[in-house]
Amino acid sequence: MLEQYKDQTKCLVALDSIIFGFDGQKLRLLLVKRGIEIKPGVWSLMGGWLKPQESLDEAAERIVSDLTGLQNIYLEQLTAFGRPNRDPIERTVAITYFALINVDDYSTFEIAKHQAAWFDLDALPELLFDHKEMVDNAVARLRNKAAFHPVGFELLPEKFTIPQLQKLYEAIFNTEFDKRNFSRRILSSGLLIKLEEKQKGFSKKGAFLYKLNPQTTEKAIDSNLYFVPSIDRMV
Amino acid sequence: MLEQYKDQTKCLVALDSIIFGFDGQKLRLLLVKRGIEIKPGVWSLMGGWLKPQESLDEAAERIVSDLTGLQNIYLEQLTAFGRPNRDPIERTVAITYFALINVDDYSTFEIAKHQAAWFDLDALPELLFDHKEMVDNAVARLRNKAAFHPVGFELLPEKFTIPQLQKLYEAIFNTEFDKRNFSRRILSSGLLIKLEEKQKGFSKKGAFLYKLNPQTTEKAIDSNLYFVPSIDRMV
DNA sequence: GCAAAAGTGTTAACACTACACCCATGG
DNA sequence: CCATGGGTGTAGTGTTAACACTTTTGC
Repeated sequence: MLEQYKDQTKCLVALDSIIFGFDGQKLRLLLVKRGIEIKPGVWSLMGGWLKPQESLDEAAERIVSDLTGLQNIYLEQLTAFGRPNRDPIERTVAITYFALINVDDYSTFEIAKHQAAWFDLDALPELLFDHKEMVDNAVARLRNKAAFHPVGFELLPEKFTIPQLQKLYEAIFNTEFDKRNFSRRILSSGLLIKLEEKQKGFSKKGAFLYKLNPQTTEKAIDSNLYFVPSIDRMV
Repeated sequence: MLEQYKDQTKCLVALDSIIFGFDGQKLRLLLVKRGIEIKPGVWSLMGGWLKPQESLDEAAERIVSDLTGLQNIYLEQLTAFGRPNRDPIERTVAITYFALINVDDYSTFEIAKHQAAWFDLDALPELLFDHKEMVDNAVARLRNKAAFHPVGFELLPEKFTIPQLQKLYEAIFNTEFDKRNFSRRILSSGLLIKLEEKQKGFSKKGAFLYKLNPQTTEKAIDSNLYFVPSIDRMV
């Protein structure tokens, strides 16, 4: 090995994912009871170790996939955490990922199998190590992202109504929007295609279903557009 | 050691900093000729290894500080890079940091001592490993950040003129702004304090100097405000 | 027939862009 | 006195927030 690579500290590398879901009313966070001997029974983010032949993204995907059974979910790298004793057992650098899934896609079977559970964001239990800090960081990122990019849709079913979407954005920003302004803003983005069907069962009148327009979505992903009214209230 | 920590891959952890400077006309990038035996003479970002008792931020600060002699510079964590063979010698996870310094603060003495040099962003030499990718990522981040946050000021001297600031923003976004609209936007943010003095020497008339208002700056750091006119052209 | 949610338009205030001329000074 | 860069104002346009009533239908 070359000189300057010798005697350098080596660390374990962990990938921890902050997995958001939406149940129709509130934003929720998926946590697991990891079998960490040092802190049995403490809730934790979904995490795992980097393996020799993986990239960071691949590892994060593998870990989330193993635990949820879901493929191709929205996953984005957030932040590296590396305080020397953040993990008291051994020096570990953790890289967080931010994931958005539709609550209904994640079966109760998988939940039980992995001792996982959904938590309200405002009623989180005590978390392992610095995981609370990671969650706060991810929430901030979600808000920033959702304000300018069409990202929240990952949390909804394929077909959704405008009121559902509004509820989601209200949950993300923990505020309320005027429905006339909200629907105008969303529809004028050109991202949604109105379907013939109506959602029945929830309201008496029923609401029209929409789906994402894949063409315009791709472009919009990389651009900065406002996706919420009253941006001032958001920040 | 506990069961689940055994036999996990350990990696070297590198901190690489993308250091931007501004020379009054163009955005520049500080590179060094690191004594990497495998690729002698190739330019590289300023980087170094994480040490046992440091946090990531501390390590990045130490490395930049050692190399530039500067303290308390603006430094922000960006992204972790971890492709398995990104460093062919040994598995290394690199975490990039983004730094902004005033070119004049960095003495030519330090530059010579460390075999460093400033490069125009549009005329970069070949870079080590995946450092080009890191730079592109940082440029994108700089634009995003500067569009909404009062961040570019770090690149200027403590007292600066509006035309200087405009030149900086034009360099960041690689475009031109109308000076009337630009100064209106900047001044209306309430971030600047106009000083009595004028900058002399550059123009015949001389331009008023401004400094940052520390009170309003602190608040503005965390909020989303537009700092450039014609935001559409930016994205 | 009424309760509950969906859907829809207008206005007034503000913010943005585009644009052109005068000012101060050094040489 | 003139060339160079600094500094300012306005009109027109577009965008935003605030606001209330009608529609549908299940019960």
